[in-house]
Amino acid sequence: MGKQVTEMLKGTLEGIVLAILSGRSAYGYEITAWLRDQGFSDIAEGTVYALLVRVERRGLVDVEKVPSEKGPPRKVYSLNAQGREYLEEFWRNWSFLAERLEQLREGGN
Amino acid sequence: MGKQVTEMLKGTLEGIVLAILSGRSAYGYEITAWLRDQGFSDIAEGTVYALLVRVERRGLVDVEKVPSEKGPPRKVYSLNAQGREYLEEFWRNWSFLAERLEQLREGGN
DNA sequence: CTCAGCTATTAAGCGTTGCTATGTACCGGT
DNA sequence: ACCGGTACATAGCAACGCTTAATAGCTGAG
Repeated sequence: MGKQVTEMLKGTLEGIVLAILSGRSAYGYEITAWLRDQGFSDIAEGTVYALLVRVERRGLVDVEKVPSEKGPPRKVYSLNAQGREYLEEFWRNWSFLAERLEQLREGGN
Repeated sequence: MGKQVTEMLKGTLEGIVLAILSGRSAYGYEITAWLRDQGFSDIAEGTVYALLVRVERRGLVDVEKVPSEKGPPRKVYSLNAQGREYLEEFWRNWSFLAERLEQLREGGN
């Protein structure tokens, strides 16, 4: 996808995944597929799983193991209270960044 | 400034600096000061200088050493043709990311 | 004169992140 | 028996921003 995007995703991918989980519970494989659908064409599977492990370890999500009809059991993640707080902070920070960049884009040319 | 912002800056700070240089030439110390003015309250000096070294090594900027009235000589950077191309790519990628996030923010709640 | 403080740059070492690559495992269709 | 789709995990790598410290020139206060 290009190194630029890879670097930009650092920090924001986490927010993206948490934002997805704020709407509905989901499991890793599902999230990866959804991201690819949305145009993040080559998000690595491992990336999403590692990210989910991290947010779980930080207590931002709850996990439930659910058997699957077609494959190994799914780990279904859902955003908890702490995660929602963290997500709000993410949106605030994102807004800040997006505003600065918008200003730069307009004024810069 | 918070770890979230630190991580978000990875990849975007480079774009921010290049965007600044697309408007006018500038040197490291000046850029750092400007960023802090704009609300990036605790951007580390070392971060900006390291970034400038990187973009220079990639041939995105031209450098000119200019004596300063109050201190050691300044390294004044300006965006060259290749840098402008790279910056345009940055804006395309940024737009893509910003659009996805805006969608998530609206739909997610 | 000395020393603090502002200007200005450089560099080594660290933690976090996303990517690559690989491995495990369960299932249905051929 | 085998392959492909589903589903998760992890070790090693590269890039980035931060911390910290060093170097160096200039000015004004004491």
